[in-house]
Amino acid sequence: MRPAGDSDYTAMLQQPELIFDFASDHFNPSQMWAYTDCPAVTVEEVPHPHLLSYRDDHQQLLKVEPCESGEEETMETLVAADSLLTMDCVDTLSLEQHYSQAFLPSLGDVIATPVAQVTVSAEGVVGAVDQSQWHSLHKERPAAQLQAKKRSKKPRHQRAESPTPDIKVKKNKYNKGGHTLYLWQFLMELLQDRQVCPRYIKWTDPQAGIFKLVNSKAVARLWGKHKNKPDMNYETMGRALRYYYQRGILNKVEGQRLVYQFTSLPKDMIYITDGDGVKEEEDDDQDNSGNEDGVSDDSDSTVSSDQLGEEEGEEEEEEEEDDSQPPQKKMSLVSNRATPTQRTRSAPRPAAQRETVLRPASASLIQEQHLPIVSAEMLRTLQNLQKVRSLQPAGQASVFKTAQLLGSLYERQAASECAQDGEGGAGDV
DNA sequence: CACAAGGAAACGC
DNA sequence: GCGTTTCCTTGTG
Repeated sequence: MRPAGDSDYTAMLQQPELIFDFASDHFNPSQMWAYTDCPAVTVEEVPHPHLLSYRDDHQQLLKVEPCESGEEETMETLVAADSLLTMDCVDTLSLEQHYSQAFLPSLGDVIATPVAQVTVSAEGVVGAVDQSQWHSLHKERPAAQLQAKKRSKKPRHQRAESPTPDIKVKKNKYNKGGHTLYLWQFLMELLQDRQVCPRYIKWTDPQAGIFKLVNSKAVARLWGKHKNKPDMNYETMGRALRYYYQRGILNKVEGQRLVYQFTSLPKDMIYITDGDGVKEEEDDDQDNSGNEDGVSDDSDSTVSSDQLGEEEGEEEEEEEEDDSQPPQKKMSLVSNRATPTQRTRSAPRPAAQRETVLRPASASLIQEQHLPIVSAEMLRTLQNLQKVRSLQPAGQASVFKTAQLLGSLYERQAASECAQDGEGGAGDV
């Protein structure tokens, strides 16, 4: 319950495993689900070294619990983080300032597991919910395989420095410690900000984590501002987004332009829907001299929606867009959260309300190649890897890669078994 | 033409 | 080394 100083918070961010807390009584095995028609495998993901999982005879996950000390510390941290996150944020800050804050931990050790649902109580901060609340649905190539494709170098010219010095990204106490907001975090922030959602980016299927870059150029420009890359465009940002496929952070929604899917979402995501009078905007291309979106550099000006959209063309075009996501379009909200369409940044919600909400994607929408199938066996392997990781804190990335590799191996095996006889049990890996 | 996938290399932290 | 950024090739609608 103590307030956290900068250093406290920075330290906390560097130790994502401290940022959340599992409460076993929130776990509901009946919510588990899996994505495959293949004999299946329901597995859980327990990527935390201080967690214990309980299974039944069929290896079904029954319960996840903290298994050792540190709970107190965790709670303290959570409270501190929560208050930090909710204290003064956005309403009084410019978008630019707001999006230069970094309050999400790295997704460094997302594990490529199939997705069973693990409901946890992560009394965390928006986004500070840990990796353990994320489930990647993608199927992917092992990193090694990707690496194997390297070609020979070709000479390249020196890149020019980016011009346009007039865009400033304000650093604040959250990122002066070197912690930066990743692109996927940035997008999540945008999706929770009524100034840009649904105007420039919007949910098309919040339950599945599917969103659309309604105005890809504007989103890219915002990202460029955040990163102080005035030359940022959708092409470049899109490349970064595509890297997320491999890492299991995003999927592409097939056949729909500018539509992506988060493989998982923090449970206390705030879903802004577009029933609130804010119109979404198609890409326009007015270049507003570096101050697009009305994002001002004034440190304490409030940016209104009007400002945001001024040069973006103010005509209504709500229905003209290819809204291929049908019925859910104006859906209110997914769960018992705060009022839809209203972002209440200044009012911290009780931590207890935060629950993991893992949404089975509408499988048909998602490119199959990103859907994982992993056995319980593999999960146990992953858990072992997690234990190793706990002994070897610097090994997160390698654990992730190993998990990816295992996932890929298993998938191939399962796929071939399914193809051969349709019977294929979850074989040993 | 915009979007998309992904290789390759550079860059900044 | 990671997470991009930049540039590029190729492909689609």
